[in-house]
Amino acid sequence: MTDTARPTSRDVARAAGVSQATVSLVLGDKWRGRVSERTADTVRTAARDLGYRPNLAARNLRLGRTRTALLVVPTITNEYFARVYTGAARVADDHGFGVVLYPSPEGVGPARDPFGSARAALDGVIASSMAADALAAIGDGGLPLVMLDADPAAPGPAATVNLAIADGMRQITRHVLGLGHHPGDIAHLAADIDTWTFHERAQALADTLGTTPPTERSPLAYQDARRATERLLARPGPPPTALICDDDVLAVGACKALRGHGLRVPDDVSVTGYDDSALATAVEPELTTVALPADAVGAQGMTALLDTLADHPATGTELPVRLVVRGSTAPPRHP
Amino acid sequence: MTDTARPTSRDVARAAGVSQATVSLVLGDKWRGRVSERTADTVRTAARDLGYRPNLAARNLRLGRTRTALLVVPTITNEYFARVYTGAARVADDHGFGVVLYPSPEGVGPARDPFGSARAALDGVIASSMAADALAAIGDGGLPLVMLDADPAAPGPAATVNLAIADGMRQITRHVLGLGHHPGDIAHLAADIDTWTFHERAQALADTLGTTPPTERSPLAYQDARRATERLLARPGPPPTALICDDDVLAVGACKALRGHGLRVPDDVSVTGYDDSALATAVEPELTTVALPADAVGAQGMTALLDTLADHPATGTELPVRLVVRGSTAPPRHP
DNA sequence: CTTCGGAGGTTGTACGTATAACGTCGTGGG
DNA sequence: CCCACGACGTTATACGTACAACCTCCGAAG
Repeated sequence: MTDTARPTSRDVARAAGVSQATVSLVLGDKWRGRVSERTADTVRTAARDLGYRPNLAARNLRLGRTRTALLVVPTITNEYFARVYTGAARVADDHGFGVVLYPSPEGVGPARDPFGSARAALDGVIASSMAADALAAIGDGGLPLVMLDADPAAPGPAATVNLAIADGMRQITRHVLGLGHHPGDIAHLAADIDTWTFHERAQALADTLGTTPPTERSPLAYQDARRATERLLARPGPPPTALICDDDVLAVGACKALRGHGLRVPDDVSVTGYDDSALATAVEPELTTVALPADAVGAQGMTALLDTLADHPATGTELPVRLVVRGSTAPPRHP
Repeated sequence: MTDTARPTSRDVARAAGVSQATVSLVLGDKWRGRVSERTADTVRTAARDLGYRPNLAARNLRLGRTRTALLVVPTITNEYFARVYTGAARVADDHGFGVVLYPSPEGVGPARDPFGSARAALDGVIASSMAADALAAIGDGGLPLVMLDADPAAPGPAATVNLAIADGMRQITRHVLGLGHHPGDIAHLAADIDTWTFHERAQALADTLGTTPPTERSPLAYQDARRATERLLARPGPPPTALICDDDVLAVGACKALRGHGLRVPDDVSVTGYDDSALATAVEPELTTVALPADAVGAQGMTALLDTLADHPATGTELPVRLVVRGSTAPPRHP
């Protein structure tokens, strides 16, 4: 079980009857023309027999880099960030890098220092959806940094990868308008998260409508979204004919509330989501929403980090989003 | 930006006019009675001014442990595993540990060596839902190991944390029978994943019913589940009055297929899921399902690993699951 | 006046690895 | 016959840290 100790390269050397340096050369694939084929083979079998694994800590110390990046996300229990991770990990793996995940405990704005808490030694950091000032409070640790979905209004020295969030909101709003809904009959179910990406949504919506719609705010959970929708319906005057939501989760909660009031989706009220998460196609009717290329965000972020590490100047990128029309939107009944 | 180099503890020592050892003592909180309050303060401000951060690689090498655990999961784009991670990370954090995630690329059964690919230096490994032989193929790297949801039939030396999967299936089956459904009218929509946990489900279902139900297999995706359900409905004879599914995703797909055939849930057909994922409460009607304490699995796994590292003998644990009755099940129409 | 002890440090070393710099053969050309 | 040179390795060292062991005062006890 718990063997006395893990074998080191020196143990392998002893077993193979060579010096530690030779072991390092052979196992590091740098032995061509410096070690005979026969000796190399002896070393390799000795290593295998002993079950040798290089000590990563020692290697990292010697090399001065770890081929490891830290990905800071608000939470991993969320499809979007899970997919960002997947994209980043894929690119990293192709370049012999690893990705360590650090979900900042308090959602946006970390309670403690990820650079220390993620115990792994790091080469660079990718921070997703973090307020720039929160990151500043942490201190950058002197590490190369890439920011994902960062507030462009508070620019730092870091390379950035952003989504065309506002454009997505414009697309979906124009879609609803194109169906014949009147700007005055459209309401907004907003996330009550105080992040620029949600401010952008509201801004783009108002701009495209030409007016500021009736708005309720809700945390990202069904029950909350339900209550918020009910508050919206309790307002005086006729109910809206279309409800634009900041997130798929909100849209799902809204649909439940609407049905509870005898309103059918999309016959009486059209509903839209945002994110195109797995939920969007699970519910009935399936949600009209905006698809975000989450893994592309992660992949692009990792690429930018690798470029930075290779001393290529990494620049800012904006990735497009895509409107996905499904069954939750339809023309209004009385045009 | 990219400063010439990160400051080391020796740089701090120079700046504070003390030796490197003193810096290490002060910053390591081991200076009581060995360094004067005044000197300690000098060191701390010097460290802060220089923006000193200890080199984790060096520290890990020196200490011979990294306070880092590896969590191997089939995929992170899955609520269950994300929650396992969350639970493990919470416990780890309480003990000054970090958790590195390694999604084995090919789902179950890794294409390559996680011990190498996860670049971080490790103290131990927690492997979730991995076939024992797959892990054996990897080699255990001599690291302490805890297995989550591992096949109990192929026991290894590792500590285990398991869910009472079979019991959950028995509970949900008894619930359906209790509603008045006849054993002959119950069908099974199974996951076509060849893992013991799904074998257990089938076994427990058959045992509780007293007969082997009509079964279709499907990958864990809506569309596939739809098609599988249609195959089930296409069979000769009357349709089942209840459909027991191996997973919430399958249940959601099944509901869609049933509605497509003009069958109402739960009026015509009762449907059950498994996992109690976010989906379960998103769809209409909400799913009767089995709730799995995913974060408890992760937390217990990490606890077991910490115990193992502390040389306490870690043993096997089984965590209970809980039936959650919601709207997708009802008595049959013609009892 | 010695001696002892504790406060307040310092010196030295090891962790395991990668690699630069340095041997040591045998062989073939001059 | 000697020397240079390639083939094959080895020796030595540094990475940055933590801590054991050691040193040096200075005041008080004997």
